[in-house]
Parts: sequence; C-alpha cells; structure tokens
Amino acid sequence: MRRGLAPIEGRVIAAVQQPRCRCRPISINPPIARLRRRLVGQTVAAVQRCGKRLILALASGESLVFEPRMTGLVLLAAPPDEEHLRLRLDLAGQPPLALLFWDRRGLGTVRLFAAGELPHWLSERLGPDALNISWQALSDRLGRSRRAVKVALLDQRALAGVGNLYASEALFLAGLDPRAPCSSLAPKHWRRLVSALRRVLREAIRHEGSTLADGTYRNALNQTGTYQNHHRVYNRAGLPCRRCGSSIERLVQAQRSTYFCPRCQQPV
DNA sequence: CATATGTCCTGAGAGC
DNA sequence: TGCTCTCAGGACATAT
Repeated sequence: MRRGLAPIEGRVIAAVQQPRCRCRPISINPPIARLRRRLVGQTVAAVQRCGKRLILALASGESLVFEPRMTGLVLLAAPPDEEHLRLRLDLAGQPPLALLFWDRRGLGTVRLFAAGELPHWLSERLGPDALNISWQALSDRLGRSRRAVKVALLDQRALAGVGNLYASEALFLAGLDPRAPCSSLAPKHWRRLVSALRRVLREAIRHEGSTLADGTYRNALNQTGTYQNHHRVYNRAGLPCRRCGSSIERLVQAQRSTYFCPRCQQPV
C-alpha cells in the first residue's frame, strides 16, 4: 500500500472531502472541518509505514495516519464502490491525483498529529517492526510470556506489523506449533521464527498482498494481490499440506482462526 | 503486572 | 425467494 502511494510525495493537498455515505461514519480526528483547515495547502513530504499504519508525513511536521484495519484501502484509483468511500484528498499537480480512503466495514480510522506528537503515540502502541526486529529482541520481548506463540505474534506492542493471516503462515515456515507457549521456545526457534516472518512478509509484499474471497484487500491501484495463491496454511483447512501432504487443520485462538499442519509444525 | 474477553462494523455465505 | 444466523479480525476498553 505504501509503495503504491509513492506518486503523491511532493504533492500539495488541494481539497479534503468526507463523502456522504449512508453507513456510519468512521473515526476521523480531528473532525472533517478542522482536518480540512489543517491539511489544505500542505505538502506531502513522504509516505511512510509503521507496522500496519500508513503515514503521510507533511512538510509542516504534522502526520496524517491511516489505520485501514481489515477492510480499509488507501487508493489512488477508483474504489470498489462509492458507498464506502470515507475520505478524499485531492492533490494539486499533473497528472490529477486523489488519495481515497475506502473502508467497507468502517473500523478503520484517520488521525492527524501535530508536529512531534506521532513518535510518542506510536511508541506507546507498537513494538519493533517485524521486518526489522532481531531474533534476540523478539525473544527478549516474548520469551517469558506464557501465551501461545501465535497469539503473542498478534500483539502489536511486542512486534508491529503481523496480522492473523501472516502469523499462521510464518509459524508454518518456522515449523512451530502455534499453540506452543512462548516460554517454551529456544533461541533456535526464535531465530527460525524471525527468519520466517521476514520471508513471509517479503513474499506477500512482492505478490501485492492477499486478496481473500471474502476479503477486500487491493493495492493502491485497486488491483488484487496474488499471495493468496501461495498460502501454505491460511484458509486451507482440510487441504493437503504443500510440504508433507497431511491435512491442514484449523483451530481458534483468542477468537481468531489459526491454520497449521499437524505434522510439519511439531510441539517444541 | 500479564493475560483474557467484549466491542465495534458490514457483507458474504450457510441453512432453512 | 428471503429470512436469520454466524463469521471474518484489528485495535482498544474493560475485566480477571
């Protein structure tokens, strides 16, 4: 998503609109009138990412943070429908560009931070990014937890950027049982896990993400991803493991689906 | 303090 | 066909 938004770097925000939609409005802070006053005329200095958040760093030092959550999209192209369009930033210059925040389910948020406020806000919520963290750091943060490793991977304060789908995929690649308590993992397991996380996230990014049957993920140009065709376990309950042929199993941990291969992912 | 649960939301799909 | 029910999961508030 971030990569697809690179074309807006250097652009000036010309207009800010909150399209009227029949559904309940999403959380926008500050409310639209004040947001518009603070954004119009500002230059987008850079498009950044922190964990699952997308950040427009403005030349003033302010930051506009998008949290797409499950169904939110940040687009430079026509959205899947007009009904769930939540915010529109028109950008001056050629070619004409508009950044759209579209969110079918409406759990996403948009928030503006004054200069200097964002680092503190993020540091309260996010651990190191999954693409940067060392295995030692991950082990230090989670190694004494009694939580199941799959559940712990979803804790953004411990490790930022891993959601339900990629947690299952990484644990498969690492050969770890998702139910294993973090405290049962040895250094070699943390090493394998961090390596697997990096591999899964890089692969997924290369394939433009996972567009599930009931999911809505699209890249910034509203194109579907293809990583769902490469999933090793997610959404594959009852199908044969691509590595050993065993039937992939589904279980529920912390109210979320976990998929795993009972043969390739042994208890530690 | 660490961990667990409830809540929000909409649309897809199942079952009848 | 149309209704009701369940489920999807990210972040955060509240409970244990």
